[in-house]
Amino acid sequence: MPLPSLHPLPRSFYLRPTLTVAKDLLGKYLVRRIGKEYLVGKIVEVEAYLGKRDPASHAYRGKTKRNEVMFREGGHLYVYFTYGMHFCANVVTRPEDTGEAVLLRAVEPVQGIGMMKRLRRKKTGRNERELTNGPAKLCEAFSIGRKENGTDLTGPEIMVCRRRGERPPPLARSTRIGISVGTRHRWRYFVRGNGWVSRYGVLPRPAVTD
DNA sequence: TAGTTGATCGTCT
DNA sequence: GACGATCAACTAA
Repeated sequence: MPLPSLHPLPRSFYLRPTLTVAKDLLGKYLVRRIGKEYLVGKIVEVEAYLGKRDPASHAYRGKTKRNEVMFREGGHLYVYFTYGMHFCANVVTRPEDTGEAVLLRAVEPVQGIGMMKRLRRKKTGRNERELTNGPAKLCEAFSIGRKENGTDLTGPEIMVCRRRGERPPPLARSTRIGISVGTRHRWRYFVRGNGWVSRYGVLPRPAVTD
């Protein structure tokens, strides 16, 4: 393990209601093994996508070849390719055939920052906040792409871990980003005041309604 | 700092 | 054939 205090979350963590899993993912650690090295980032921003009842979800129109992983048992990684050049990573939730998931939107780098910078090449400039403060950025920094689609998050290649003895962080919520439907739901959660959140500084975007 | 735009291609209509 | 759960470079002020 990268840090002795980090322990992978059990399958049961992911099988719970999706909004509960989304909130509980904040403050947990995304851990990626690359050979003998580990990349670690604290999860600070997520969005929930609620399957067939959510028009913004890839699973809204049912299972396809693309979103097949979304319908697996909770605790798998759903990676999709978008805008012709970017990958985004989701944590699948609930039992098999539900089609719900949580998009990882931002992490705070904790370990392996040098490798993250190399993976992101020169695109971050001198601003370290650009390293992992967006869903496609963190995938690039953690070397997550097509091959990682369907990975089991209970380990050992890619895991979500808790840190023993750590308290949950203060949360905030807002509407989701980058969608054109389902915009009335505040299903984006982030760590209040954390500087690694992708947008709107430390403040929530003005929400319309629940 | 805010707003605009080009890049680039798999997926679904 | 249109369009994305995005990003980075650019412009204007």
